[in-house]
Amino acid sequence: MEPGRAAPRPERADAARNRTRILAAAETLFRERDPGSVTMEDVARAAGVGRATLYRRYPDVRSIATALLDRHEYALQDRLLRGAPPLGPGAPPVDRLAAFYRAMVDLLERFGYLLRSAESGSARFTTGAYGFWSAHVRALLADAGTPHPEQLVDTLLAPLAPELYQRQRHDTGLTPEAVGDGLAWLAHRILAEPQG
Amino acid sequence: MEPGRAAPRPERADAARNRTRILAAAETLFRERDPGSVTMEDVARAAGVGRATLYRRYPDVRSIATALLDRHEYALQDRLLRGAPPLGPGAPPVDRLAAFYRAMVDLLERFGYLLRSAESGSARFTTGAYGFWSAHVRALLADAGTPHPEQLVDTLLAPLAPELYQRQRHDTGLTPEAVGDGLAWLAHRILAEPQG
DNA sequence: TTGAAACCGGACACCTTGTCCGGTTGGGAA
DNA sequence: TTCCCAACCGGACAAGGTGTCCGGTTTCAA
Repeated sequence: MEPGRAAPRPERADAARNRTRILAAAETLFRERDPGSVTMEDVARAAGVGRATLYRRYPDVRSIATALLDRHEYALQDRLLRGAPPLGPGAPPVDRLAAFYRAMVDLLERFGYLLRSAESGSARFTTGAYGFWSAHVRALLADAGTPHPEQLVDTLLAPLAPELYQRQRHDTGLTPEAVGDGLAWLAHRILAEPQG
Repeated sequence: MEPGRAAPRPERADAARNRTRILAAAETLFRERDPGSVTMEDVARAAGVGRATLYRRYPDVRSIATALLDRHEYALQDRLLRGAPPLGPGAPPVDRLAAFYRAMVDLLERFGYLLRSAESGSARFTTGAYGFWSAHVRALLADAGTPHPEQLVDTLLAPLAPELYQRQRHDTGLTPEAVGDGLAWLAHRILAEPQG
């Protein structure tokens, strides 16, 4: 027994049922509408629960989208840490960076409607996921011997902003493959020998 | 005389006075507070005018910040078109891109509080200024013989997002010079020979 | 079966937005 | 200089979202 820490009581059945309802309703709303226009009241009404019930669990709309997004981001993080090369360890930094870019494009393509709600604007930097991506890219830069990695990390992650991807896909008319090709080309220009 | 087009009547004195008051009050508010938290009501109260008077001229807070920003952006655009190299025409694309990056960092440093209000999130892409910057970079890429310039334009402008610069300066702790150095290094890696 | 803790949701007060309308002011025409 | 209409001004209004409070209800373990 640990005296100082009480064992967390399992979630009550009604609470679990409401959590499921809320997440399912929110997922639908994010997918079918402009993610930025979804309000807490919308989610509560669609889920069939009161506003206070919603606020009990999630302080704002962003946190709901983050909850829906978490497992997808964790899956990619696991592949970066323990997966097969070139995404995982073992390949040259330049190839790992290109693979990372393509994997992020895939994430943006599949879950853009969640990312645009969870990580738009400055909020993007405050999520745990951003910290992971930046640590990963920083390690690749350092591994390749790039001077001043910390000057470049945020710059290299900037093109993965959800709003930007949305623009490239819809306004500029690029395909996911074209966006990935552009980023992979960038990775090669930056990390391929000779370094300067 | 042009029959079809009436001469625009000069602005009335009271309207001009209110316009000046509004812009001055808004400038102060943007500078001293979080630019994202400034509301139309705040500006109206600070300027000493009614809300409807404010809405008559500016449909939202963004447009006020844009009005305050315009002449600064025009000045830089003029230097890009007609100024001395390497910012203006005449220098190799790689040097022009590096100079453009440093000039934008200077703009972000001096008027970040306006840019964060006028061009945050997806709104950034809808301004006329973004169209100018992207046309400029696209021309530099094409001039340097880079393959598929349209795949790279938005990517290369992404690091100039106001939110990102704010993060680099305050969270990461970089100096304006360090940010500019990073971007200039990037420009050289991308446009310096040999192209691939 | 029972009781307390956890949960639920309607209601409330506050804030912001965007528009409407009657009163006021400015400046050219007579 | 006086007149008069157009342009301008700003208080008021309705709608909608946010975050919180509190009394009633449900769950689950003893």
